[in-house]
Amino acid sequence: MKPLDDAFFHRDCLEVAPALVGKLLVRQLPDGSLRRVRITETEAYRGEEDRACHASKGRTKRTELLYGESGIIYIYLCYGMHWLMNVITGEPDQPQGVLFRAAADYTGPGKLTKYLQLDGACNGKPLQPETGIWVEDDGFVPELITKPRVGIDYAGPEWAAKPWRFVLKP
DNA sequence: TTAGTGATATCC
DNA sequence: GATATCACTAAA
Repeated sequence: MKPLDDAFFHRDCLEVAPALVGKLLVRQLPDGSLRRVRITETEAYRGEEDRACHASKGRTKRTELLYGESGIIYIYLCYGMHWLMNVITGEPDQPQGVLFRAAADYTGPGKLTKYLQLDGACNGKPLQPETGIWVEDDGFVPELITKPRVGIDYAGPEWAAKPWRFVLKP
């Protein structure tokens, strides 16, 4: 089993997001122990035209990462207490990414990062073993269901309704 | 349903 | 420097 390489993430987020569901998210904790969880839910955020994407309001210091190379982790502190983990996908200069929304029993993006002990220290680093967090493919082929994205009503009904949330069928 | 929390962006 | 906003969770 090998970590996913950059080519995996160097695709459109609408391809990467469903492809990540069912994969194993692996985290090496500071004490050296490993945690493996199967990814059960992701969401795609695609481009400046997607008003739910952080980069939709233009390129800033914070969203700069979204315009960068694919395979880079973008971690964002939301509501002052929850870290949400994204990975950058697609071509440079095209802001898009995939949000890791849930894995196995750890439903909810905030709980997921808490369990994996992720925080801003990983922001801007590659999703690779050298960073202490990566994704493996064990050959499991999941059944997926798609749903509208969550918590982005502010983006307007036409964007909130997009079926860009990918969930592992139970 | 509501409170809590802090980084970011945007406005003085 | 000040405020408004937010891809959430837990407690009720």
